[in-house]
Amino acid sequence: MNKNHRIPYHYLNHLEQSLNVFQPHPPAVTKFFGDHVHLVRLTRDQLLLEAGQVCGHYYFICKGAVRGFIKEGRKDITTWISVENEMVTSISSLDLSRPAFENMQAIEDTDLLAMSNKDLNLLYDTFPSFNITGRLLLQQYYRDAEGRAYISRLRNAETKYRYFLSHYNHLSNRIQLKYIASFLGITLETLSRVRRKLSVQK
Amino acid sequence: MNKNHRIPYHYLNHLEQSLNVFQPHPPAVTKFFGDHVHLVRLTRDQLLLEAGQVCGHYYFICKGAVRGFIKEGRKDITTWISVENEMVTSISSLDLSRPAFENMQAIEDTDLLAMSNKDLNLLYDTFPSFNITGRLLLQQYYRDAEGRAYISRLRNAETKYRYFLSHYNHLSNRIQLKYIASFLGITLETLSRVRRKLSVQK
DNA sequence: GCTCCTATTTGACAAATGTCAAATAATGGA
DNA sequence: TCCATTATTTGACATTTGTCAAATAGGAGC
Repeated sequence: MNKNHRIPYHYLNHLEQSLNVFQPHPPAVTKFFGDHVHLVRLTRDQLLLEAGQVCGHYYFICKGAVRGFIKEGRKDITTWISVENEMVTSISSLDLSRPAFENMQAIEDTDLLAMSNKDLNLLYDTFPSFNITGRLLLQQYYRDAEGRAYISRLRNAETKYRYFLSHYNHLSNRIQLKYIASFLGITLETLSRVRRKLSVQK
Repeated sequence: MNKNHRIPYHYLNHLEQSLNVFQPHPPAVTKFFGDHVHLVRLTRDQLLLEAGQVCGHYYFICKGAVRGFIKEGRKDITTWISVENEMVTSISSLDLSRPAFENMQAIEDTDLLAMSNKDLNLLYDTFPSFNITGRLLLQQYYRDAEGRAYISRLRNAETKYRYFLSHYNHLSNRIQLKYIASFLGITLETLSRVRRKLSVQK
């Protein structure tokens, strides 16, 4: 994991825009980000966080794709897949400073902006109105998590994949099938068979 | 759904205590709750929210038990089960005022304190520091949702039930097996067989 | 275009879970 | 206590998905 690169201006810009969706922020907040954020570069397959470690950071994906996954026996269960302009972290480990339950891994060469939880709390203290943004961001985070959980609760493999196609279409021709299968909670083989079935029907 | 009852004092008290876990609140906030909250009484099996409706409220369970569930074909999938001193709502429908995806149903005779989303926003505006509480509450909400999603991602019925026993033990001798099975994403019959297997082993 | 490596598909079969029907157990009134 | 109703368990069998092994397809580098 390489840190301490110069941060491309448009990366900060994209982060700012993503946050402004919730409410406008004063320039001082933007400056705060510029001062407290650092760039993390990952090559494909590299781990951003390993289960058992404490995840002390929030990450904003500037470029690339990252997945969260947990180990069940010797298998992976992918819990989420995120791409550029999305935020990722391990919520459960963040505020309790507990060891993370899940792993985070780049599945493409990826650039991230990172802010430590400590700095984030400083941000909340310095700019109380940022708590609103934090709250709204978490609310969105929650809704997204619900959508993912919905897939995992579906019983039928074809239904899962159809849902995936309609809600995550931007990933369907970008992410390897093994990750998609794992995200859907089915095997690669089952996914392959579902795909054939659907392509025949069309 | 009966409203407009006099609110027992200890109900408000329990709500206050639940919120004070996150940070202390000034008496004015407590008063705000007293003025803007109303009591909802449900008998067992009554629906608190039906999918398709807009869920305009946050609820605090004073007494009883409530579940969230979605329809998959003609079957139910229970997504959560909550009991007294827990908050429930349909996050996804709340802030977007979208129709709710899921249903909420009392599975025991239940008393709830309800606050409208409108009043909650007034609370946030009037007492900005309450945004911190809101943020922390959502964070906890999120962690809980992750834990539930974890169960649904496990592939093995016995593993699911063991996890349930260790993490939701307070529900295991209280909630009907049909709801537990539905919460675990397995059939009642499979749950029954898992239970027999575990009881024989002991 | 060829080669190597990886991704994806396919087939045969095993294992887990679901389905449907019925039996038994538990529970809450009269 | 007995009855009626509901909850839970059990059995036989169907269905879906997983497993393992192998074949094919696709891509990157030469």
